[in-house]
Amino acid sequence: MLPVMDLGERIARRRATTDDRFVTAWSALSPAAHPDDPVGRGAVLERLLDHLGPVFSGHLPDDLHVHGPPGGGKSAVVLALFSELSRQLTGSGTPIQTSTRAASPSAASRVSFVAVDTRQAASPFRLYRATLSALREESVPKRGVSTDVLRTELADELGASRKLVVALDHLDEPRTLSPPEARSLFDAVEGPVATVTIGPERTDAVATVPVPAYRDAALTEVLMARGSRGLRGGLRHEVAERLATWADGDAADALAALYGAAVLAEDAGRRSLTDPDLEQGMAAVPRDGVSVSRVLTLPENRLVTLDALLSETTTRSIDAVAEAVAAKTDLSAGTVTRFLYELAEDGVLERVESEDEPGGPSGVVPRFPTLVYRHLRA
DNA sequence: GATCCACGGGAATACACGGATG
DNA sequence: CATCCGTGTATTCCCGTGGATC
Repeated sequence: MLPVMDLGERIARRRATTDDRFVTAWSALSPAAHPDDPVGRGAVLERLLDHLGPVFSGHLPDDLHVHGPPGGGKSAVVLALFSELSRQLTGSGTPIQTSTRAASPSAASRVSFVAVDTRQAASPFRLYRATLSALREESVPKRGVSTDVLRTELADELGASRKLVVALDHLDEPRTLSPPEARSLFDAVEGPVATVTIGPERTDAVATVPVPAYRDAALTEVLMARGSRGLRGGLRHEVAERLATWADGDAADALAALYGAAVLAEDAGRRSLTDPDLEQGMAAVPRDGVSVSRVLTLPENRLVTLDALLSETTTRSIDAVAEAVAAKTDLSAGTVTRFLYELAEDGVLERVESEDEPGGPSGVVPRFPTLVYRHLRA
């Protein structure tokens, strides 16, 4: 699935250099993709570096918790930092060029940086496996080995000569671990491990770094940067401002609206974003909804269910969708019904009272950016 | 044989409604 | 009029099974 999308992207990019398409790089606009160098989060970066200071002399930092509202760039800044630290400290020993910090790569090269998306690793087994896979060249078994064995193998991998700082992203979502649960799983590993947990809520259990929502001006800059990489001719400043204001500091929402507007413009063969494009792009992003990236990590059968829901424009009752999906797949209507209730419970869908039949089965509507979802699923 | 977990069915529970009862 | 069933359906929850891997 992923390689195919990647291939499509490459082809699109190649065509864009010969054609003169409006959208030159969908990935630059995607709310589900994080750029290598996050814009406008310099202060947060400094605080993270302050806390992680000990790694520059080969020591482990204390556990850390990074928290803030959705779309504030928590994941983006931590992932970018980890990938750079990993490159510099565990790689070929390139000295660190930071004005305020002295580097000693030889000692620090013993610290490994690993980031795990806990959406894909929501059980202890998966969490240990994902971490171990990142540390080791050879593949780690998916089955046939117990969680305990994996934990001791992880401890064996570490030890006096190797320390680990692990970032745990997307905690405290429906069906992911909580920060305390995640920390205790790594406390149980007999080896030098420090965690950097990422979640929406603050805590006083460990040191914290807050990531506040973007201010309008900063978010405008983010959008301008993305627009200039993704759109022919870039983005007009007033458009970026408008999106930023509308999104109220949530970069995921703003990018989803921009992406949706670009889909409409591109489909209509336009070379720029019109007002209606923007209006509809924003309208397709429910406020306080769920991000596309979260939706896209759901199991395939749930995605098939959502596809069917989106193609049912006339009737959106739970029963109608269940019937439609059951007909197209080998799932039973009862099972699909259960999926729909689950998705509503997790905030991916919103249950609405059906007008014609009060007290009957609920209707259900998406609570995620539908234009972006469709485009990324297609 | 051991292990994890996705899957799916279906049991268990909550709820709404309508009618009966005090 | 208020309250209490009884019934059927909407909704939630649980657990056994089987596939895949080691």
